[in-house]
Amino acid sequence: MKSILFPLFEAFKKIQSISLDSIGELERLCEVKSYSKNGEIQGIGATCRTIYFVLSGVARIYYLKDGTEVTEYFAFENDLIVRAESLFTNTPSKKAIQALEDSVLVSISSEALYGLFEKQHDLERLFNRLVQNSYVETLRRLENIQFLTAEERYQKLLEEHPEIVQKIPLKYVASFLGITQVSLSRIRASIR
Amino acid sequence: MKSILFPLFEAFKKIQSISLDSIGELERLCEVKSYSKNGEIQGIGATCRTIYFVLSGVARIYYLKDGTEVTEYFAFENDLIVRAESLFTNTPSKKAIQALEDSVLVSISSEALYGLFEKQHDLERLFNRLVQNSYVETLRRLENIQFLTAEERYQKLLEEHPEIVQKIPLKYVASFLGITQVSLSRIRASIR
DNA sequence: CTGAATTTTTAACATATGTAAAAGGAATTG
DNA sequence: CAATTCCTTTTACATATGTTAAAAATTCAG
Repeated sequence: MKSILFPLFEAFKKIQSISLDSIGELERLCEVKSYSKNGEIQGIGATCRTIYFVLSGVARIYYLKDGTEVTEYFAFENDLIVRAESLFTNTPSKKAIQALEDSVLVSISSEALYGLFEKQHDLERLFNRLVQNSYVETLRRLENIQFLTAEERYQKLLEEHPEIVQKIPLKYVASFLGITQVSLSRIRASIR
Repeated sequence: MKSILFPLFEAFKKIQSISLDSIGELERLCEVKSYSKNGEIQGIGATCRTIYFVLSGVARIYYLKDGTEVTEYFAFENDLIVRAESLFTNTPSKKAIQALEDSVLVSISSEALYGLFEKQHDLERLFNRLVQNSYVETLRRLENIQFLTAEERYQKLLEEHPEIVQKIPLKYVASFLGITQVSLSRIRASIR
């Protein structure tokens, strides 16, 4: 296998060993698509039945709160991006997925993937490990937002995910941190 | 099967169908224990290798932030309670589990459970569904805390989980909402 | 390259929430 | 039942963050 998917599958193997057979089956479900900067990958309203991975570029999940966008998640290379609240509850999603740069993503139908799980147990394990990792990350975010000040959260983001602060417009970073753009700007000024 | 575990297993069946065989195997791993009010179920520092379910009573997960307790989660009857950040990363937990009333919990060794997964695929599915549900719940909590005011969060908690406000000391509810006790008290006064 | 659009910063003011201390209530224990 | 401890509310004040508007800086499109 020497496709554009190779680095992604290598990343998978670090999480869960997968048989060659499984990789072949999985590859057949992968659809690779390009999105241009600010392009919509999935819109608000549909029930999520697709799992994405970012091959290159950056994507985000966001939703509207009182007419203004709130960013919930940023995905970089090899990251899983999925609207879990919709996929796991089979209800329409209030969230959208958008490319923040020209990006290439691979999409996998969740139904087809679940079908594969019947025979390829290692893929089911892989998927569940990915979900567990996302869950742990969300728990960490909750902790931070629950009891750190805005400035502490920004400092922590700088340390742990400098790529977010560097590559992503600050207006998106602000809502990701749970604060306004103005407040983030103030914090950045006070640190300098 | 006519044990104290019956209602819990019935709740499981609503999430994922399980064979009689699997139920039997699972039952053999279950250890039922009673805890008295405010008793410690698991302390801070150890790596989590145990999964709990509340059979009766209430339990919480909390951690220390600058010497004061922050409550992260409340578990009621049939709820899963587990320190996921530790279980899924194999690192020592900074969190503790405590009974808030006289409670009965069942504990299952995660290693033993994972062992069962090799033969009882339905149990693995069940466990992963439970993790997915916890993940979705955590996402919801993150959304709330990210962009609702303290008062809105309290109102929402009243609507969605009135049992928390009714049964649990407000000092614990406050940190669960990401605010101080004083602030919660103020909000309650302003609503009356 | 230039003008327009977008993003970021700054300013001034409003408000929600934090902090500390004390008082009032409720629950627990001997 | 009394006494102690714990929990909740109240008060007064401090501060972080929100809001609105405008200015400055940056990016984008023709």
